[in-house]
Amino acid sequence: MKLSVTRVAENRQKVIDAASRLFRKSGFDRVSVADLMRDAGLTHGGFYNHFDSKTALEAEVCRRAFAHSVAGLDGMNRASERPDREAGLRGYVAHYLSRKRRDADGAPCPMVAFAGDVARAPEAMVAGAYAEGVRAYIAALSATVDGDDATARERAICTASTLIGALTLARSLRAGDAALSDEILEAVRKNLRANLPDGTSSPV
Amino acid sequence: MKLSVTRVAENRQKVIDAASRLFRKSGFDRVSVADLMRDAGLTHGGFYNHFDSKTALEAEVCRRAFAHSVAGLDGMNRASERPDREAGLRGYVAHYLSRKRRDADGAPCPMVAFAGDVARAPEAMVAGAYAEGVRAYIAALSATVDGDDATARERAICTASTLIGALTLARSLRAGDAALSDEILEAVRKNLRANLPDGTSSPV
DNA sequence: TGTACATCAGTGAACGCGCGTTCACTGATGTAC
DNA sequence: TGTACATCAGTGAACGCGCGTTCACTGATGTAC
Repeated sequence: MKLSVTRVAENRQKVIDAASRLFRKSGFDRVSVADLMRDAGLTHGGFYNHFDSKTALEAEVCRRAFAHSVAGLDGMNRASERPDREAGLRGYVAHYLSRKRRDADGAPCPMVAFAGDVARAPEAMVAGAYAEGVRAYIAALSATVDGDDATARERAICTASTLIGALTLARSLRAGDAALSDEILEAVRKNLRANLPDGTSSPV
Repeated sequence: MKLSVTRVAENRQKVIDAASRLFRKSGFDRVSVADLMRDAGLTHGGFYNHFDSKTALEAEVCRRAFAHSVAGLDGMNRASERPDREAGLRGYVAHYLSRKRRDADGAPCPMVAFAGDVARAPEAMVAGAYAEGVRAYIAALSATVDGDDATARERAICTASTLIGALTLARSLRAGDAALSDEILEAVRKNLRANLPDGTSSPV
């Protein structure tokens, strides 16, 4: 049965939403096309009316995930004004490493969610969409950091690495050692706060 | 045909070695029992003479991988003496984030290799072996860091997070943006070096 | 020391199952007249 | 405005394939005598 164009667009979006949720939670390989179509309220056969392949959807999910993260960073950056431009960054660190975020069903950060799959999978399409996303993310994070362009970018890269490593570790330890997982979140939050000019202790 | 006990032990080791290589490279799910038995020079049917299940081998590979990493850290720690105990740590950072290491076929660090799989898979056996390994790794890294126990442990956790995040990112970008991958490695190496007392610039 | 035999790791066919993808079919939609 | 018809997203059975695991069988080993 032919559907109206708005209905078709809605269904496509439902599939992408379901895939975003499931891929973040279980990775690309452990989610089948049938799983995600069922989650979207459809049957598996129709999948190929919307996407060329499962790989194409993986790339699309990557793009959307990074777009969402970058939009959040941009909004934060617009909200915080000089002279305390890094207030936004301090809030971001606390938010990024919150227990609530670690305990979310799927990894909330596209790099934490997909880095492992992307490093190992041979699909150029996904690797390309992912790399494009990381580039945009680092550019957006650099804009929240003080200093000349090169310094800000370097600091952004280091902060991102620390955040991603800490969340990756904390999530991987949820099942096996919850106390250590908490300890990692807290230690890194504390350390990053200490190394960020915090407004209250900055020279007047 | 029955085999001598030494031959059986050799074969078991061959299977574990093959699995270590292949799991690090492609993750647990993308390596089949038949793949790894072939790589070990055997046929797939014999697998269950050595292991209860594929999951049991995954846990065993985790244990071996962490044991190897921790042994390296311990050796380094024994080699470097006060008053420059952190010389070992500086070398470790340079080594951990070297291009050669990033370009190795499989992830050389068990946390970079397995964190994603462990976070998502439901197998308690693997999660347990992994958590045990991370505990030992952080304890060993803490021993290379100056300061009282609590401070050293906190710094070890932060350094580990940064290293793991940077290597994870760099490996995930190899295919999609090699220049950015290099940039991340260099920025984090530089930043970590600057934040580690480096012996030459320490107060006399 | 020599012989008969139970043991058990290795082999490869076979098991049921779930995967990504294809396909003939359906029927509401949107267009042509 | 009303009618006939081409379109095409959704359905669910079916495709070939690879997976983890099982199993009957083989035959060198190590033991009992």
